[in-house]
Amino acid sequence: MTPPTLTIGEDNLTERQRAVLDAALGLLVDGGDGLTMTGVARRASCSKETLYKWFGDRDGLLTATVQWQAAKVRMVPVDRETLTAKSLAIALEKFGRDLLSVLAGDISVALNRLAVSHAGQEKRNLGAIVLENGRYAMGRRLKPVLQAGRDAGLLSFEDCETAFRTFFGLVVRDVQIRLLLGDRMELDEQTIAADARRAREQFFALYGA
Amino acid sequence: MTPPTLTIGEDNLTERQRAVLDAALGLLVDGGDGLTMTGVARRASCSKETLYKWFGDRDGLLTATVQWQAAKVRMVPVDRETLTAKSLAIALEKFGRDLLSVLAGDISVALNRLAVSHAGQEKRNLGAIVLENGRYAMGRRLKPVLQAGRDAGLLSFEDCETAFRTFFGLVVRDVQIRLLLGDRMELDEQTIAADARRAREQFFALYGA
DNA sequence: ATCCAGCCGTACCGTACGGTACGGTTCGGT
DNA sequence: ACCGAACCGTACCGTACGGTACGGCTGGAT
Repeated sequence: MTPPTLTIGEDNLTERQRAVLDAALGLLVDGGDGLTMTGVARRASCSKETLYKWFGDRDGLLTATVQWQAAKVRMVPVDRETLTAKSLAIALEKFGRDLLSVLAGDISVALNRLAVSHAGQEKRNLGAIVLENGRYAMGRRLKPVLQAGRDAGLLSFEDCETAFRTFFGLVVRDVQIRLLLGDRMELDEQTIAADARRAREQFFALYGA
Repeated sequence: MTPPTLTIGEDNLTERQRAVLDAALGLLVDGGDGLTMTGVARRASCSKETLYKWFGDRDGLLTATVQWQAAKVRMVPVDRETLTAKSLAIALEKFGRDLLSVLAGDISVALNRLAVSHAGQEKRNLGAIVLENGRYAMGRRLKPVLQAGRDAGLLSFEDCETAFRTFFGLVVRDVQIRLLLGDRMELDEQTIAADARRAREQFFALYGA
């Protein structure tokens, strides 16, 4: 009877509900279509009535699914202890690798496709959620590192936001849009590591003090 | 009776057909939904039967619409005559401005959203078309300039593709994905010009000879 | 033992939309 | 003047899917 909770996290979800959301994620990954209420109910072996009771409507289910996935990929924050040129470089490069790995993953691609689709149809909440837990979460995670790097005299920039966006651009480049559009890119671990390394080198060339 | 032509361009389309495709584009821009066969027929004041006769099915109409828009935005190629450091910089900066302007436009956003949506559902042709006329067309357009810059001793890079992708990243950064996800960014001419200028400066810092 | 809440499975409804059929109209060719 | 092709408008059909209703099962509380 009660509408679904406003924010979905790891808590306020029962084990069964998480299983349902995982089913929705699975359904989403292999072919964005097929993600129907009936499909989710069948895949999760639950009834549609339960889905509506738990999540309100289809949008609620989708929202919960996105938030559930976001809750799962909480990245460990980069620690800014013992900051040297080398440790900063390592942190940046690892951040780049993590970012590319996540972005190139099936779930991220499928989720972003879903959110992009819905962003074009009034109900923009999915897009906002993905933005908040994707792009903006990345910024909040890396900016302290950049600040620390500047405080330690290792980096030089005026606007932290601009510096982050540049790093983002150097790392991601055309990868995400190409993947979203269905381009078959080979992005094995080797390539990702090389890309992150190049991005790190270029970023230091631009912002190194 | 005949299936729709394989490739749609400025020719092999009657004036009426272009008007119909423009109606579809307009419908697409203001709210991705509403782009139904009935909606297009109503907006274009034509019959659904005509739509099906001309374009085969809904996918054919969408494909034709995308190709029609692509045919309209043929960018003028950058001329590589009298290449100096200054003219190269101007060319790069103008390219960046054009790229950002197009990407931030309503039509581009709507079109990319449509293509991204369809890329997640087998029928990947729309994504491929947008990729071909978007990202890849940009590469084909800028690469000769980069090559000329290298030949003139103004730029230094090994892989032209990598250099282009870096420039792309420096220009676009997180703009496209944020727009696709519904982020309300203020991208006036001032901002675009500043972004292109910064990208050009950074690119020269990285690849200038 | 009884009861009740929660849930599964299935059937069902309404609507939206892709696709088809058809009558009526316009218009160029002969 | 006549004919046929192309096209408009509208009605229609089938299906897919969001959402609801309901009967039956299970498991824990009393």
